[in-house]
Amino acid sequence: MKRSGSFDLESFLPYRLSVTTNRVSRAFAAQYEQEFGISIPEWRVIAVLGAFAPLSSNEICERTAMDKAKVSRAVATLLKRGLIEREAHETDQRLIQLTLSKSGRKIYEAIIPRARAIEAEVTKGLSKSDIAALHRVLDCVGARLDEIEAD
Amino acid sequence: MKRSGSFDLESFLPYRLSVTTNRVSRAFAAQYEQEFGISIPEWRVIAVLGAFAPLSSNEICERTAMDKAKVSRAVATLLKRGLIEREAHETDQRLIQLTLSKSGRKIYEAIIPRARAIEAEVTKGLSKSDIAALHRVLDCVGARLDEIEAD
DNA sequence: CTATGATCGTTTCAAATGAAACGATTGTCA
DNA sequence: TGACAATCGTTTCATTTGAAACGATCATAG
Repeated sequence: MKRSGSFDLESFLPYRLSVTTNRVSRAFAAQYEQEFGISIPEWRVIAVLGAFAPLSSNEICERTAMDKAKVSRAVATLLKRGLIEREAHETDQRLIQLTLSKSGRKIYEAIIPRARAIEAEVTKGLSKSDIAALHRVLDCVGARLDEIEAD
Repeated sequence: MKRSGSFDLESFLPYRLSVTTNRVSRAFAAQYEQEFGISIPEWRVIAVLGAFAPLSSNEICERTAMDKAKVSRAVATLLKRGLIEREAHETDQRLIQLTLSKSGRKIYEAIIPRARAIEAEVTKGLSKSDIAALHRVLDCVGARLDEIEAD
């Protein structure tokens, strides 16, 4: 029995977003972990380094929207595995220039098609206009959140 | 400098989804925490109990898409705070019927308008058709995930 | 030059998380 | 009936998480 003004969590947008997104993330994490032995934070670092290296940890934070602790840990793991390389900044010793190593780039180039394939699989059956609408929604919601968070 | 076949994480759908959703969740969590002293898992339990009580823990798991450990902890906290009540099932002693207490319902009824307001704020500026498209996307992606997870 | 404050990245610490083990209850089948 | 499997909810354990403290480096102002 539903009461007056009742509230259906299952059609509540933030809830739906959260559930679906977490499922998507888990699907990706399973693939990355299984095929490459890499976590999502690590994969994100590789992804931005693959496209924009060299980057400092701070720049990776901005580009991946991860906090600096998470980035620091992912970077430490990737360094230990030899997938990325570090080099001190010439003039500012606080900064650390990070790049993909040879084996890191190999993984990067192997992962990209997999990532795109999973994305295609997950969005199979969606029209181009629906996907475009989704991007609009994300743009707009992101702008609202900028406002909300600025207080 | 982008390389050929380069990959832009920032326009990668699963990534965008994850970032935006986490921001939305944080915005909600801040409100719930600040105004009602309640976490997101706790709020979800209250939400489904407000609409569908009485429910067992297992039914709450299904309706909220949370694992049973998380539900168990949220239920324990809400019991301790007197916001929900438990009662043994008549014939199956393993099941526990959970309902909102009087004070729990009061919180439920106070939270609903707040939740709707935040949702409205976050989606402000979006057309009805964009929101409809978003729901379609979530439906479709959910169906794909059902397939993917079934293996 | 020195002092003060800002920035960068690491580490610490407590809380949250989920997989798995667990005890308790119920269902099934010989 | 009795043994065995299945289900429910709790608890344990190792891992992940993010906020805050921290040391190190740099910028700014006196």
